[in-house]
Amino acid sequence: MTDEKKPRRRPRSDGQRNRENLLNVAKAAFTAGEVDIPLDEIARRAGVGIGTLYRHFPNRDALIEAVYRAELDRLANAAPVLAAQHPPVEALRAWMRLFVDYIAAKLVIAPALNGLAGGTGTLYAQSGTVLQSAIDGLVAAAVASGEISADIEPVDLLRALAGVSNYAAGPGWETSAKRLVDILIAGSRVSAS
Amino acid sequence: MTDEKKPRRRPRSDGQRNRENLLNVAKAAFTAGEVDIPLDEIARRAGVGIGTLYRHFPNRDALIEAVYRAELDRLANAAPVLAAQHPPVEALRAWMRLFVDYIAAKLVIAPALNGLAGGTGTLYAQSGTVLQSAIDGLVAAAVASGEISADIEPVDLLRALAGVSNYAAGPGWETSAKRLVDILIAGSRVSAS
DNA sequence: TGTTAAGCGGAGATATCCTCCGCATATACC
DNA sequence: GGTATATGCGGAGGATATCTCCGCTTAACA
Repeated sequence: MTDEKKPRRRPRSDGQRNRENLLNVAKAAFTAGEVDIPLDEIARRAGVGIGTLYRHFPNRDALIEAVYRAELDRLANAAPVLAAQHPPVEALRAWMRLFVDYIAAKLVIAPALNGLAGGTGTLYAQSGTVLQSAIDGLVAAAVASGEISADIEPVDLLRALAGVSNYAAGPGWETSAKRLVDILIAGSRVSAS
Repeated sequence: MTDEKKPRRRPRSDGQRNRENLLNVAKAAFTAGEVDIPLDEIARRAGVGIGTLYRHFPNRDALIEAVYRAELDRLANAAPVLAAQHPPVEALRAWMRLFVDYIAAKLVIAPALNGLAGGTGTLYAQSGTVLQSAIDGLVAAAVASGEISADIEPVDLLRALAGVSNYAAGPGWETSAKRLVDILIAGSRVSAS
């Protein structure tokens, strides 16, 4: 149980390069809507063997999660920036709209998320932590400013938006998602008991 | 192109029985969380051959849709009843809560819905029609009574609720979904522009 | 430059979906 | 009842996908 960290050899350059390639190829495929592309195909496009893919990502879910983890981080990092630029409620609104944009651009790859039957919970629980703390901060600020009711569960707002993305195929989708943002914010205000 | 309906032989009793069995077994499995149970296994539990399963339901999606189509209808049928019993906005609220209850009891099998990678849109578009017209009616009444803003896309409310269910695993989930119902309704009121 | 651990890659074991088609039987008609 | 036949049954097996295993290669370190 000794938690010693061995002075391990630096990771091989080709290993890192292959990992990057795989992530890029996978992201391109998912973004293009090829959600259930075979893993062999991803490996082929990335110019590596299937074994390499599986060493880096033990299963499909792990790959998917890794693919958009980076995007999730970018999205989360936007929260403090917006908070500094806008008053609390508007920062929240802006960030929620950004969230919609990400989904619209498939940068958050909602369909891929959906594809994880059963595993969704686990995956989202891990990856979603960063998003959760991001919106927690925004909501907390808005509550502190007295504009938003205190008994809001911030994550629910995200979940609601993500839900709209799930069953969204039609062209006017993005508009209605943005409208939902306004509804959610209006419904969260203290005035609207 | 003659649209003649042939006087077909009455369907065989064993055929109908097998179909029922399959649906019951599948519903039980899905409700129990075995979302990606192999179809062979469903056939086995139902005491029929795999071929029989595939004749009744050409693919996995068809089975899933058939399984909870009945529940969807029940849920949709509750809308006019509630509308008769409550004032418009309260009827809407009550129905949305009922929707949450169905999801909570897995009667609407949200995870199974999610499991349909790519096909979600199509499936929901077909099965969801009944739900859509149900909530359309409720919202229309609430708009007519002047209590709810007219530029609400009713389906979005459903989508938002369904979204909460997607990433819902925790114990307190149902409570927060119900709270979201209130937020959505509050945000849809005309006063809260 | 030699040693060695880390990484590579693809054959193939396993699992799942779905098709096909000969056999069985419930229905309809006599 | 008895017979004809459409309808349904069922599982072997083809197609495809996931994931494992292990001998070979190569980058990192001295």
